[in-house]
Amino acid sequence: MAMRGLSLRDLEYLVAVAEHGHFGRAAASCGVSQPSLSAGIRKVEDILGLRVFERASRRVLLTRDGALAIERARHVLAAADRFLAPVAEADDPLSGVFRLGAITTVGPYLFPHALAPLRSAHPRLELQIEEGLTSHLVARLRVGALDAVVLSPPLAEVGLVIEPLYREPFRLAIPRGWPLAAQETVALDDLDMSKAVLLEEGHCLRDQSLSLCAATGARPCHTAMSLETLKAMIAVGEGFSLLPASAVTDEASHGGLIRYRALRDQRAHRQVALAWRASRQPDRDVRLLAAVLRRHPPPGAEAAPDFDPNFDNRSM
Amino acid sequence: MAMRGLSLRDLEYLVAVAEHGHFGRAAASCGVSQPSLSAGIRKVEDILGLRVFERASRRVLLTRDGALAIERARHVLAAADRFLAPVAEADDPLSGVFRLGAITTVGPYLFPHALAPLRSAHPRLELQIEEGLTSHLVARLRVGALDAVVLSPPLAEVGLVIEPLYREPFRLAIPRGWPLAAQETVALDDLDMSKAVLLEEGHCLRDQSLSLCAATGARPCHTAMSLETLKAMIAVGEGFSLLPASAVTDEASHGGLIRYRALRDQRAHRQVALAWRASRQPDRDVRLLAAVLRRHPPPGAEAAPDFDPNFDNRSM
DNA sequence: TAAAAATACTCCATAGGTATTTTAT
DNA sequence: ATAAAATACCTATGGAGTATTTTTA
Repeated sequence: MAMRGLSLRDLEYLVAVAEHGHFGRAAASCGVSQPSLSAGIRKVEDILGLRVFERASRRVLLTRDGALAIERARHVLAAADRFLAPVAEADDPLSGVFRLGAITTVGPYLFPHALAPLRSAHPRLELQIEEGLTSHLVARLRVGALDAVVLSPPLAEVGLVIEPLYREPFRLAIPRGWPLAAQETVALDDLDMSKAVLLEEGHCLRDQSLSLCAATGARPCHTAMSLETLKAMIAVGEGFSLLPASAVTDEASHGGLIRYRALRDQRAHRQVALAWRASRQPDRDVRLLAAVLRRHPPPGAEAAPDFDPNFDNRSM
Repeated sequence: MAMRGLSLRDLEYLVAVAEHGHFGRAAASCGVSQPSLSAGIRKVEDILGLRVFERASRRVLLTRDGALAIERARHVLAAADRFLAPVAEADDPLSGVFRLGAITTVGPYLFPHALAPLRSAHPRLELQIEEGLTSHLVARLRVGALDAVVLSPPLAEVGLVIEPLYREPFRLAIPRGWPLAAQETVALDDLDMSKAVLLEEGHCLRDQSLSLCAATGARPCHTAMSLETLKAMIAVGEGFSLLPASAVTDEASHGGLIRYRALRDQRAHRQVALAWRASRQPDRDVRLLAAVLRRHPPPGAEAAPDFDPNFDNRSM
């Protein structure tokens, strides 16, 4: 409905007169002059199309309609007070629902370790976790369906803040009995990518593996939908792959058919970072979340150097 | 609380942006330009001291605090809508509580007859009746404790509207067996006021009786607190009195000890009228009440001539 | 005469407009 | 290049002031 110039101040005038039964004293209580208050009352009466006060001799009375109007005006003012009341829970900005995305090659390995510390650091936080491909998660982030996303750079997106969480080396996962499995450590150049099993198109881990081994022009033919499927394929000898350290399991698992080997090349690692919209202001909550995650990297990963919360890496 | 210049318009802007997710379309829906709306949003955010909207790329998102603010803003606007909603019950202005005063010499004789017609004419009317002396009732009327008073002129009060209801003749009530009781009609001049029983000081009926019989200088010695007490005193032969026709009962009552006689003098009557504050605006309800009462005078009384509802006899 | 609200007027703060710039896609 | 919000700047409404009048007890 059109508010027809009705102002909250006018309603304050109204209830003030009702309370004091006197225009002059009501004006004083509102800190305005009597004529100003009278004008406000007149305005409201004109808007309502009825007389709220009966100006009796030396006293102000409420009309029947006026009593109802005053009651309703009080409700409006009470609602306005609640509107203006400071938002509580300022003590912990990281409370309530927080929608966090994570790429599928991170989520299952990060959260089992990070959830407990998160819960103890921010007991009132209610995490809603969504897994998916980077492109999907970033799209959801942009439209506001997610508050932040755990992903792995590089990320060619503007308008996002990206804060490093941790760095984890890749390990070679290779079927037991393959020649390379005999070595303590392996060089990337020794890998024949035509024997590799990779994740499907769209997983950044696939791209990272491919770029690390770009030297060999050969292309792999086997793909898997998830890291766990991929490990199962390695176990049955379909090929080898590069796994992030957090995804490495005990060699006894998978029937002891997989061997994990360190890679000699320093480039053989990935960065894991938290991304959110640069337009998110204030972003103390996301930064608090990032801080907790950075302090609790999954096993095998190294925490990223501590981060200056005042630094805005919008340019990334 | 000080409303710090917060306007209902601003809140409309706020929820419009929340609903449209777009400043431009929100502005259009509010019928203002986009910069004007932006300024309003900015103002509210400054007042609240927090960011309500996240201006993301090509879309507007709600911040966490903003979601709460929007919810509260909706409450304020809903309350404001209710405030601006026309007062219902406009069909019958004479509904709800109406505080009606009546002098003690009228109330008990008028209302038994008038209540039923009043109820059928205005079913939703809730009459609160208060009886007392004219002076007391008028004082209550002036301070707003009563909405109207049924009384008997003359009334030397300014600022009151007085509308005639009916006119009722006085009757002589005299103990059976007294000489005057033998006459069909009686002349005022034949009354010896030293033999009269009157109401106590303050009852207008007492004054009216005295002024009608002022010719005789003698003063009565017996007084009664109510007309019914007075009749009982007449029945036991304490004296005679003038009674308004509506207070006359069947001669068989009071053990048949009272005789009622008409008075020859044309002045021997009283006017009954309804009075209310001239400042009462609108006064359709009181005038409606007066109309019903005028159409249903108590037995023995004659309705006052019909009244022009547009006539304001403020000067009375 | 005193008290209280209404009226008359003046002023300026600001809500609103248009034109333009900035920013991100 | 386009879309969208922010900024700059101008205008005019109306909210608030002071001074005065009207009304009534």
